[in-house]
Amino acid sequence: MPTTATKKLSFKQQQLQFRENAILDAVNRLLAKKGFDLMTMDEVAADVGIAKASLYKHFQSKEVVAAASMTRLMDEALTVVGALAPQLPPLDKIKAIVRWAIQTHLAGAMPLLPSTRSNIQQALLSYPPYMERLGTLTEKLGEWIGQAQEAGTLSPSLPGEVILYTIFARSCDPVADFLKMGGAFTDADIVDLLIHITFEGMTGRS
Amino acid sequence: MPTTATKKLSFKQQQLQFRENAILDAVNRLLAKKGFDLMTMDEVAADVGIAKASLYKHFQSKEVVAAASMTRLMDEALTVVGALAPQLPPLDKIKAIVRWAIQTHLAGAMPLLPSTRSNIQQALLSYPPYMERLGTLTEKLGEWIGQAQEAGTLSPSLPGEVILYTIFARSCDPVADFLKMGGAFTDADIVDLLIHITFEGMTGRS
DNA sequence: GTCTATAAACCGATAGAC
DNA sequence: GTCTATCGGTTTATAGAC
Repeated sequence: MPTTATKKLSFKQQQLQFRENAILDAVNRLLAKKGFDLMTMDEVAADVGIAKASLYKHFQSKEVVAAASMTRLMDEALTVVGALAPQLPPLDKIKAIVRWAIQTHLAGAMPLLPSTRSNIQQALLSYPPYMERLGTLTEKLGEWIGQAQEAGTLSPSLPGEVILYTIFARSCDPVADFLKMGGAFTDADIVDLLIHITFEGMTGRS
Repeated sequence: MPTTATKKLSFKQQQLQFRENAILDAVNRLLAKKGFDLMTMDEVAADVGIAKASLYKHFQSKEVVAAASMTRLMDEALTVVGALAPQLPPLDKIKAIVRWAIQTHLAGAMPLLPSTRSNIQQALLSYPPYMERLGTLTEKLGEWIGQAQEAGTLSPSLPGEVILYTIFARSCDPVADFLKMGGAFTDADIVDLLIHITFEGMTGRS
């Protein structure tokens, strides 16, 4: 019965995938809560409910498991990008992505992508799956930025890089954390406020 | 000769002050470069050129020496605030402070003040000298924000807290680091770009 | 693959001589 | 106050039994 054998193997692989997904869930949440340097593998193991040694059977190192978590997040971002209506104006596409990122951040599931001061950045550079997805996302965003600048909905006088970096940076803006800690606003309020500040600024021209 | 004795004591205290200032310089730079958690006391000692044990004769702990460094930075900020021409419009005063903060950041002397994910935040809360200066600065900024909103130069529809937090957050904006790493802009260019994005946003209305 | 137990390295803080 | 040397605790990663 090759069929049964194949099914059993497939089932085992499914279980493996499920377990690794649970690990990445924990890593993702801990990365968002404490950052890479303060996250310990003991915490991850305890959170998943397995022994630390078992963790290392699935992922080589702390760097690799963090990079894998970030890669999965990038895939989610690309899924959001792919789900956008093609006829939507480029500025609205960009706003939708930033909106998704801030919502993810507020939900406690956004690892600190742009942080020059973390040891994880170097590891990400040498993790091709992540870099590939980052490249795809950057390319797509750059395209929309150019289109929005041509249409005049984004300032043509601003260098594209500045806009691109700002989009990424707002995904981890500590302002969201401060406002959430204050407790005076709902998550939806905070998202709207940050979107407004990011694109319209703070001057009183509205 | 009480005068001579007093002078000698004063000289010794001056030397002490000088040494402690050198320590705070190193801490300040390392905090800006690596953040609190990645900074080690061995590095600080090596950077100052003294033994680690000597470091602990001047400051009780890693937390305290970091808090002292941040307090000194707050004093510098308050000096900048005090040096502003009183007749300057409130929005210009606010911009001047943000400008100073970004310049300090680019010079590698801005520790990561607003970071929910660092162990230093809790230590700062229980370090009265820092909290006092933070309160003074916050009060002054809040005053200017209210005035600017009344004058219509800052959007009256934005909650004051949002503007306040944004001002603090832009002092550590990773966008500045990214642009500096890119090498395509001078520090002065980066400051102007960030000031523009912070206050005018990215939409093409200028 | 999962576990317990442990190795190896690092870091904050201190002891004790000078 | 400054130094060398070291303690105590934590963390990453692995060994070896099952």
